[in-house]
Amino acid sequence: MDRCKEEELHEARLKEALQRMPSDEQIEEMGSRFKSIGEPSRLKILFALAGGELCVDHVVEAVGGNQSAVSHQLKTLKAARIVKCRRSGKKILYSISDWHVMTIIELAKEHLGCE
Amino acid sequence: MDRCKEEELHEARLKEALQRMPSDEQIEEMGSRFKSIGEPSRLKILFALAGGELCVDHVVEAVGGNQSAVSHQLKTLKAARIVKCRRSGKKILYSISDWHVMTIIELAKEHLGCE
DNA sequence: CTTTTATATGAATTATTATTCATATGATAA
DNA sequence: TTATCATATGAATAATAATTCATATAAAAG
Repeated sequence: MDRCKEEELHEARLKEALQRMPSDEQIEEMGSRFKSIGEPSRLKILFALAGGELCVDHVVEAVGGNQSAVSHQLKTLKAARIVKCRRSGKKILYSISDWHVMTIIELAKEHLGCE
Repeated sequence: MDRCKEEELHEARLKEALQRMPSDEQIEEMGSRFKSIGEPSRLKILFALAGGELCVDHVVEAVGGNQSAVSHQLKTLKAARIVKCRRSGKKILYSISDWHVMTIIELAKEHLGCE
C-alpha cells in the first residue's frame, strides 16, 4: 500500500477510535477497578475470599503481612465495592461482593502463560 | 449455626483457599498486567488501538497529553507485552499484541454500571 | 551533508500509593 | 466494670509511579 493511502487509512482509524472511546467517567471507573486488583496482596485477598467469607485474621493468614496492612487493603477493596463485610460476634467477615470482578480475575489467570 | 461449627467451616475454607491460591509468580504477573491497564491514559491508548494500528502522534491525539508522556506510557504497555510496534518509514506504528487483555477490558466495560 | 519530522530516552520533579506504628473502637467474657 | 480479643484508623514514612523537560536518535527530504 502506498504511503498516502496508508495515511488516509490511519486517519480514518483515528476518527473511529475517537468515536468508540468510552467517556472519561467510564475510563476513570474502569481504571480504578483495575488499579484495585493490580496489587499482589489485594489479588491474593480476592483469591482467598473466592471460596466464601473469611474473617480478617484468616485473610491475614492467607495473604501474609500484618493485620494493619491487610485491614487497609480490605478498606480499599471495600471502597471499590469489590468486597463487602458483616459483623458476626466480635469477628468481621469479609466476602466478595462484585463477582464480575472475580470473573475477570479468573479469566486473566486462565490466560496466563498461554500466548 | 453455632459459633463452634462456624469456626470449623471457616478454618476449612481458609485451608481450601490456601490450596487454590495461585503461586507468587502468577500473582505478580497478573498484578502487573492489571496495574498496566489500571491507569486512565493507558486504558485510552488501548481503546484507541483496538481498531487497528496507529502511529504515535495519532495516539497522542486520541488520548491527549503530551508526546513524551504518551511515549513513556507506550513503553510501559510494550514492556507488559500488551502492545507491540513496528517501524514504517519515519513513523512507528503501535498495535495491540495481547488480545486477551483487550477482551478483559471490553468485558469490564460491559459490566460497568450493571450491578 | 543539513534540516526536518517522528519518536524515544534519562534525569529531575511531583504525585500517588503502600506500609508501619501507635492507638482507638466495639463486642464479648470474666 | 474491667480486661481482652478482633479489627479499624490516622498520621508518618517509605516506596513506586507519572509527568515534564531537555535532549538524543533515526529516517527522510531537500
